[in-house]
Amino acid sequence: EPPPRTQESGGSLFAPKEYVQPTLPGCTSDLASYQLHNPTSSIPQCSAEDSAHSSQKPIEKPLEKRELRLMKNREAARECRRKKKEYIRCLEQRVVVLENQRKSLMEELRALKDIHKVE
DNA sequence: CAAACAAATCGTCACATTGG
DNA sequence: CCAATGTGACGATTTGTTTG
Repeated sequence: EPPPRTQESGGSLFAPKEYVQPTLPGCTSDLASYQLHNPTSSIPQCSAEDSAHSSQKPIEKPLEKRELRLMKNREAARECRRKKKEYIRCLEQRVVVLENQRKSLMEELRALKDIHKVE
């Protein structure tokens, strides 16, 4: 029997609260905005049986319930990973933007210093 | 080429977080 | 509360890369 796994104690890996400044096009600091744009993307999945005999209700309990949970969790995990990837992509994009910003500010600073020198 | 290794992806579990 | 949902960790599987 495997030892019980413990959850990481800290807050969620993504969307740290502190310091989210420059808004990149298509990238928001808001985690919610990483949501899929079409919420209708929920795949009907294998609904072969529920239309076949929807007359039964309490009978489809123990196994069906578990399968449903597993299916939903599978989907949730996919979505979670997708969001995480997107979040990282945006962070990387932000790095590029900030790096460029830094370069041009350095450039500007250098120019201003030069002006001061000749005076 | 295939075998070996590394990286990416996936499903599941356990726990955390959220919404009713 | 607690049921539903989100997410980190883990192991298994798949996919890509290197090496003899």
